[in-house]
Amino acid sequence: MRYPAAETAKKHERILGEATRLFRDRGLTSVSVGEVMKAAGLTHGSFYNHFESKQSLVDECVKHATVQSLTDMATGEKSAAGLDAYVANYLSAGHRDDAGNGCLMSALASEIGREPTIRPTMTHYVQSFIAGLSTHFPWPKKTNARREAIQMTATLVGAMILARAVDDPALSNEILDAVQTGLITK
Amino acid sequence: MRYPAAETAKKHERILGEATRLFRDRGLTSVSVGEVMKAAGLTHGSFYNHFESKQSLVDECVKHATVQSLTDMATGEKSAAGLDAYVANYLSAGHRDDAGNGCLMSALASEIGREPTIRPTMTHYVQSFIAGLSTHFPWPKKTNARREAIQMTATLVGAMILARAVDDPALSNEILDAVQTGLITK
DNA sequence: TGTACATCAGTGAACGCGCGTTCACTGATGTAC
DNA sequence: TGTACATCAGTGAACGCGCGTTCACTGATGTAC
Repeated sequence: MRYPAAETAKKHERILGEATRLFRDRGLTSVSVGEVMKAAGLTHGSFYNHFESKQSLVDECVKHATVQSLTDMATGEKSAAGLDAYVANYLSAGHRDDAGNGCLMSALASEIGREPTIRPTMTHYVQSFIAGLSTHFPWPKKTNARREAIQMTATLVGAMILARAVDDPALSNEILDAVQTGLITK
Repeated sequence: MRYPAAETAKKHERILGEATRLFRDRGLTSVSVGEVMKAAGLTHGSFYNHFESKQSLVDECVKHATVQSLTDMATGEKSAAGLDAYVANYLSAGHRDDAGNGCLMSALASEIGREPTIRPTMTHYVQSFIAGLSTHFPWPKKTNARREAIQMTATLVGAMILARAVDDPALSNEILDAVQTGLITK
């Protein structure tokens, strides 16, 4: 049956939100369309009333996460301390153990890199993240802010991926701590 | 029919080698057992004469790649220049464009982190890599070699994953260059 | 404002496909005597 | 050394399953008059 337009839009957002969370948490291939719809409180059949395909859903999720990531970054204080806080939060055990609500790059960059359709959107995500880091926070004048932002991005993403990949909690924490020590302003 | 034992062992190695290459290149889920066997010059049916399951094949691949990675590292010169060369090679366009023969962490860490069965073997890989880096190469005496090795590992892995994830060659090269600038000894 | 009808999101069965895995069969190899 | 037989890797058809996607149907919503 037909539903009020406002409710339909809400459901669309709910699907997008749940999908983004599930994909980041468990990966693109491990999460089925049916599972996403179930999480959004619907049955799988109506998925195609909202999205053209699973691929286009993933693409919209990346776009959704791009905005989310930038607004999240923008809430941080524009100071050296603000950058340190951002780094500490990124490298926290909380972020490691809650990939579903965390950074999309550390959760999905590998898998998305293999999907030609989504790489353009992913590229925009990475560009935005680097630009956000290098412009929102203060960097020592003599250094190249963009270059340092790129280095930091790579280190954050690599650390989180490795911390999640290993089974041993001690090693996982050691990775997070070691990298944080290297990244916070002395 | 039955085959000479030596040939069987050779085929086993061939399956393992092709599987490791294919998995690193295209990911665990995108590569089927049949494809691996075809690359090894066999049909899919005999796969189970060599391995218990696809999962156990993946596990053996990670073990195989661990040895490969350590011997590769060991061929490098035990000097600051040797470490720089190792880093430059890791962050090269060649490595980026040939994931099949490259580092397993940057290719599969995310996906393997979601497979509980393989995480222990992956943990051993990461431990070995960090230990290899911190013991094989010289680090400034006053610094903590292990901590620096961990930081470098995270940065290398993150940079390669991001360089592969983006579509734009200029950005991809910029990531590799920026990170290399930050990692080589001044 | 009331009525008749077109719209369209939701449902759940169904389809086609590729996957991991199993299985009956083959026939050269290795072994027991 | 020769012979008879058990072994076992390889083959390709087949199975079961879950997936992405399609489809006929439903019925309240929105719209045309």
